[in-house]
Amino acid sequence: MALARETIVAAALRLLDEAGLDGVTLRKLAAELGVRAPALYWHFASKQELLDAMAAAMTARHLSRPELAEPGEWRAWLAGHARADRAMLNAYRDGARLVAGTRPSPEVLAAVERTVATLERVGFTVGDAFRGLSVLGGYVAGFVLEEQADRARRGGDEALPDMEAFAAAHPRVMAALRQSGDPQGEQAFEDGLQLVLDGLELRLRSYATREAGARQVSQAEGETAR
Amino acid sequence: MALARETIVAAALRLLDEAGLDGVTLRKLAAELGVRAPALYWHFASKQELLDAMAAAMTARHLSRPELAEPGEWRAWLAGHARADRAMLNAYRDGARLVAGTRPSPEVLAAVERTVATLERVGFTVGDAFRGLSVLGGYVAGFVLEEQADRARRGGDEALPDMEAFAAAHPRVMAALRQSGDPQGEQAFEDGLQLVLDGLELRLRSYATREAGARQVSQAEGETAR
DNA sequence: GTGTTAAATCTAACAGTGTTAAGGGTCCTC
DNA sequence: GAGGACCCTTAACACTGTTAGATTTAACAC
Repeated sequence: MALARETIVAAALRLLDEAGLDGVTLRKLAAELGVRAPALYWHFASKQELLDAMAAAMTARHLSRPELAEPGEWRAWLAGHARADRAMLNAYRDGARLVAGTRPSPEVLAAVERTVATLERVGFTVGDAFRGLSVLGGYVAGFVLEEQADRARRGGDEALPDMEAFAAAHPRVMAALRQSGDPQGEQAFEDGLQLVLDGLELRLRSYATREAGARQVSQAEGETAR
Repeated sequence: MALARETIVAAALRLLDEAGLDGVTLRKLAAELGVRAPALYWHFASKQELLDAMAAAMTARHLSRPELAEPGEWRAWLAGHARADRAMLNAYRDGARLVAGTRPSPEVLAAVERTVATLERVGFTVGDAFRGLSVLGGYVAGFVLEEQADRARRGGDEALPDMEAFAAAHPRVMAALRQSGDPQGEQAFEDGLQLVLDGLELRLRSYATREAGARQVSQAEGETAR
């Protein structure tokens, strides 16, 4: 019985969860499928193509998203998207690393298109909508990337730096950690998320007060970093 | 003449620029130093330790940052930091991927500590200062990561999807691209940067109007993603 | 049933990777 | 000169992704 592309991808995702991204090797995957490694090359031109397919399969399942009902609730709506994205990336071990390494699939692009259109309907500029989505996506990806890297480190034998000395040398960071808990926890994610949404909200509000060509609140001064 | 750690790191960074992160192999590096691969294991316990040292060397140089002179100019000051970070990550090919894979060095942590303290002096909460910095750092890292991945793809033989069909299927994304240009360009970076700063600014303003225990503007509704 | 053809997988191997083991030199110190 | 730290060597191990070429499996035509 010839094995199908999607059977391979499913097994690969199972293996990903067990062994991590570095543990996904063609030989192990082939063994799990009762086959030898080169057989996979009949179905995929390269390992990268397999990884792309895995990432596409991961994202595809989470792409059906609710429509925005009330325009006034765009914040909660976007926040829901962000949380769903985080959950999606966390659905598999090293999911963030996997997805980050591949370019967006057509389905993802279509989803972006729809979301941008919705945000425009709320009142955003195309530019702000797209940029906001990019920042939000980057935030979520970066957060989960760090989240999973940390998880991997804890799993390994890595010696964590002794807390005593750290607390003494970095009182302010320590205070921040006490305030919003585990830097990879729920609250930290939520705090950052709301921060980005705040940025978008300020944009939205500024449209009203800018009507007559006043300068955008966020216009840069044009100087470059030294 | 015995090989010094920093000589190795310098050569490794040179090699990184020439061959990319995947091209940094112990044998190639050793050859460039007129030595055999296992010799490197006398200086570094593992390749990961070498990579960490490379990342530390990259970041160390860019850590001397100007103090904030006028508290009112925190936006421009933070923006300067972000631009410097981007420049730093772009100083070497695959710089973002390299740095993203390592945990922050003590020097970086110290810099974070200082920056948080400065932002508190401006008026931010410890939590907001720290979270803002995290989001900003994540934004910059994510941006440059994408920037460099794109550069690598252009360098390769990757066939870019034909624009005609893309434009037809994604009119809103297309409009956004027309508005803020190359999604990996200067203006796109600046737009996202200002968006994050907007979020911080709204936080700062909200402190004043919140004095009597009013709910923070960005408090989440507590629902979780479905 | 047999012959033909395409699909799917095999074995064998290549060129490369990080890493370890065991052993030489080289230099300084006693 | 002997001992020992330092620095590097050769040889090899256990992997990796990937290719070439032979071989099996299944389907369909006659």
